[in-house]
Amino acid sequence: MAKSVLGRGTARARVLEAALTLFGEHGVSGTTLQMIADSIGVGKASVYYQFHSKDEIVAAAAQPMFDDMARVVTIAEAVPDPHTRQEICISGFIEFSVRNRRLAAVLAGDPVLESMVESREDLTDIVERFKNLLLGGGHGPAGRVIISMITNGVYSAVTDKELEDVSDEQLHTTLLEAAQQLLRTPSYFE
Amino acid sequence: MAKSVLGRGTARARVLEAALTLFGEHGVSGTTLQMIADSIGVGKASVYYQFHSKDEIVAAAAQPMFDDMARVVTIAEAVPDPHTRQEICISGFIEFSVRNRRLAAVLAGDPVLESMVESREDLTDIVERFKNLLLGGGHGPAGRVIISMITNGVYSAVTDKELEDVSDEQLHTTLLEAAQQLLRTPSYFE
DNA sequence: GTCTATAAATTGATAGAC
DNA sequence: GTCTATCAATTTATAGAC
Repeated sequence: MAKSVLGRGTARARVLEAALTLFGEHGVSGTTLQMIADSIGVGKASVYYQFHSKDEIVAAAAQPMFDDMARVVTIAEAVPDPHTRQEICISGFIEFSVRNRRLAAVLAGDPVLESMVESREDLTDIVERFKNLLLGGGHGPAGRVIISMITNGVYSAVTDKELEDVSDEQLHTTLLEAAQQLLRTPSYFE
Repeated sequence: MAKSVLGRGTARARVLEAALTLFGEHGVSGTTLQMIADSIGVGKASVYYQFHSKDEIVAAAAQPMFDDMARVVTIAEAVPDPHTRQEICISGFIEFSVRNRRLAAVLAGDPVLESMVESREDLTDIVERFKNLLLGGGHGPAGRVIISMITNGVYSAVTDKELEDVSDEQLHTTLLEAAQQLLRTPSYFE
């Protein structure tokens, strides 16, 4: 009765845990409530006892990543220099992507997640501010391509199944180094 | 009667055209036969007259990209030096990704496409050979991370909606330059 | 918190007329 | 090549018992 709503082992947490894994394997649209229920060994109705709809599960599963993103945005926006802001964003982005590799797999490009962001003001706001910070200042086409390559490259690398054996530390180090190397090349941003 | 089966404007081509757009917007699982039929203004049965199943549409829509990949693999495997092979692969990959930006959006990480590759020997074969060529020789963790970042970064950049206004030429140039810059850094591959 | 049963809508797919 | 009609299966979601 006094159990934490978010604590590990609660029915709610088990649903989110299972959903996250299945979303990563089959995408959100390709995952049914039945699959989630089956994977934790309960009936569909039990899943609906915890969440009133599939969308609610998606939202709850993705929330931690948006929280991380909001934290980074808050920190970065407190800094005046655009270039420093950009650096904070990139390194923060790599950090929370690596910290939550499985969740990143879902967020990285699932159309359902994109729709969710579009339909919710708070998420659109945070994502927009994050993107603006990433761009640093007004860059030309080359700079925008590089930023896209870095962010999407990071997103995809942390979720790459063939890199599951690579440690979080190794991933973090290599990705940050590569990102900084690209950002340090002035020809992209002149 | 003598019309080309693959020519532009045939019913078959219109289905593939519509499917590709919808797959890009909603993912494969998120796209229904009804949506495809509606978007070209016909009934579902008419779509089924051209393709016997949804999987067949997916396969036909994705085929051109695998053909391109097979071409690059054939060319690269004819070269003895692993590093040259790698260069050919990267530049070939960037070229056909840019050439078919909309299709790349579908192939880039849709779980249905991944399942299709796994279930078809010919596709698994070509993708495996491509990946091996990309790796060049046996690289360590850092090198594998960089390769993943490049390939996924390219894939995602060509499909980035915010880069739709960037020309194919600009995209190609910038992506190739960035990829080569990362590949030329020995510390990743020692 | 979980179950069985079921509703209501949608999905992939087929039959047969035009 | 396209249509209407229809099917069986599945999907999201709810009601009510334990």
